[in-house]
Amino acid sequence: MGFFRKVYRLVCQIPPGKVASYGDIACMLGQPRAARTVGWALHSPPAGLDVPWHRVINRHGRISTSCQEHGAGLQRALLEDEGIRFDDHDRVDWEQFGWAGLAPTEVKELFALDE
DNA sequence: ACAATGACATAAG
DNA sequence: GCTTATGCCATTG
Repeated sequence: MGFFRKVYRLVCQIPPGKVASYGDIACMLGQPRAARTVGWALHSPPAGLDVPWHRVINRHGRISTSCQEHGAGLQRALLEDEGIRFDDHDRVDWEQFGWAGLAPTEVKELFALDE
């Protein structure tokens, strides 16, 4: 379960008012192709952890959640509550709200003590 | 170890 | 721009 943990920890580093894509998260973890796994990790109930899963969206800047009942609308509401605005196409302005991510050194330090 | 799964990503129609 | 098909990868049964 190392990957999930990495995902959670990295997602927790996303500052309020910013959003990141599954692909970017996966890339920072060293698995550029593991975007699906990242999404799955967030969908998984991280009981006990306060993970801002709503700050993670797809590359198009849209809500990808298949299960809308779970929180497609909720996610949009949460993001708007953090100051993120959606355009007419329900898309997020990546240039403005996109999270630059952590520097490789930061990532290394972040997981240095972790297995 | 194999098959199935999933909140993605990209290419093609 | 939207829908469909294929690839990818870690986790789970």
